[in-house]
Amino acid sequence: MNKGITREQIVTAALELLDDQGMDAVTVRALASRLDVRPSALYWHVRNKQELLDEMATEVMRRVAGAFAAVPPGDGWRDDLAAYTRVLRSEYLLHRDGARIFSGTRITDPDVVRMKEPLFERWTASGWKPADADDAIDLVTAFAVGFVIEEQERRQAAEDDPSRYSIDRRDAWLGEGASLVKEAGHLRDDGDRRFERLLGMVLDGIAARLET
Amino acid sequence: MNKGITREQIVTAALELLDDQGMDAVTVRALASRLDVRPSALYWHVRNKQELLDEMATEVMRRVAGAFAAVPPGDGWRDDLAAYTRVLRSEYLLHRDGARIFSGTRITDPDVVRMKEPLFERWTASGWKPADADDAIDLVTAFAVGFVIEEQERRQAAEDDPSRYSIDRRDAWLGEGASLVKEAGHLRDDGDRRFERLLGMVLDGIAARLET
DNA sequence: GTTGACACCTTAACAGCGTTCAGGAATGCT
DNA sequence: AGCATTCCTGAACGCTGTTAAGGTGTCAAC
Repeated sequence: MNKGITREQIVTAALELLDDQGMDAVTVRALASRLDVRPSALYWHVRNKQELLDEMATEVMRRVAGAFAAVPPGDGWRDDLAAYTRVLRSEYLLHRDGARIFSGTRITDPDVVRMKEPLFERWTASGWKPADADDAIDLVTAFAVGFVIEEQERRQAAEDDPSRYSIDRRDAWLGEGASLVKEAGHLRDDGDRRFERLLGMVLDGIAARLET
Repeated sequence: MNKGITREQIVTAALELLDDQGMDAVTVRALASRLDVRPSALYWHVRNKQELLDEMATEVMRRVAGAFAAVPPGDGWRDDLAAYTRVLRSEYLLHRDGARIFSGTRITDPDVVRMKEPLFERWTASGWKPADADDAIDLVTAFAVGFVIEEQERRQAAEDDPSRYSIDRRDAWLGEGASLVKEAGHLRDDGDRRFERLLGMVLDGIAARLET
């Protein structure tokens, strides 16, 4: 007697649809069809599509909170903050254009915001000021968002037009003269390594600021 | 005899429309109406709407390149990189949801990519490896994008629902217990100061990595 | 056991969207 | 004068989010 559709089912189906076919495919009609229901039925559970999108973003952030909570406490603030940033990135990477779609604070669930509390706790326990903790979390969040946006955009472009992202085509497209930019392009490496390297720099910067 | 509409006029009008009324208002019909032309006329100049959006992004990045080129060389790499990041942020801030819309690499003009050449030049002139220069630019770009996305989202939310972003309402919404998160929220300061502070940390991190 | 309330869904329609296509009007070339 | 090219119009297509009115089933009260 599985009668009726729930709000959670809608959100879950919407996320699946996003992963399968991209953001443009997340339409009210396609969603209704996937749930074996007529489009207008969804409007009983959700005020409008924007509310659905907000709910999707909240769900993703809920998963971030869950995944982070499952990470065992590391050896000092640096480990914990790095773990948080990695969790954020990987959860964004799970969904197409995840960073662009789900970044920003359209959270509809207080619990999700409160997930930051343990981070703050470990932090101030180390004797740091709340303002510094806030800065640090904000900084790594901004970094993760910006990094993954670029990362996913690049991946998407490579899928759409593989030739465009070959080194030779890129060089030809750039034309004469930008030798240093070209060289840098040739050096571009794997996303994971690059992420870890830049994350290391960010954490160094935080450490430097907090030691003064 | 100003006969006919140009591609540039379309892009400019589209950016104006975006600033005036937001992204949802940038429709082919509204754009045509603003240019005193029937909708289908635009399709002679532009393949489709996505191409128009790409062109808009390219134009914004062109302005970033122009603004940065106008900045006099600073006292060392740190000044230059800071200037670049500031220019990026302020150009994003000029347009509604600018960071979310225009971030990523959908650039259609090689000149825009080549604008990074001067940055690379000053850099390697300081004796640094191209890979490090690339990392540094990538890092501050990611930071700027992530920071401004959050910044604009917050601003937008405050406009849509001013009460939501009052401290008291936020505390009530959060409920019991998240005392540290609340405290951090109370400390949240002006966007400019915050940006400069976090940017300082990022640059510190880059410096630390490059000195080893 | 009928009545009424409520939760949940359907059917049907609306305006607005991006896009296409056949054709008309002006312009410049030979 | 005739032809080709450039730029735009008019009308239509299928799709989108959204709403209004009405149906069906379930459960509680009398």
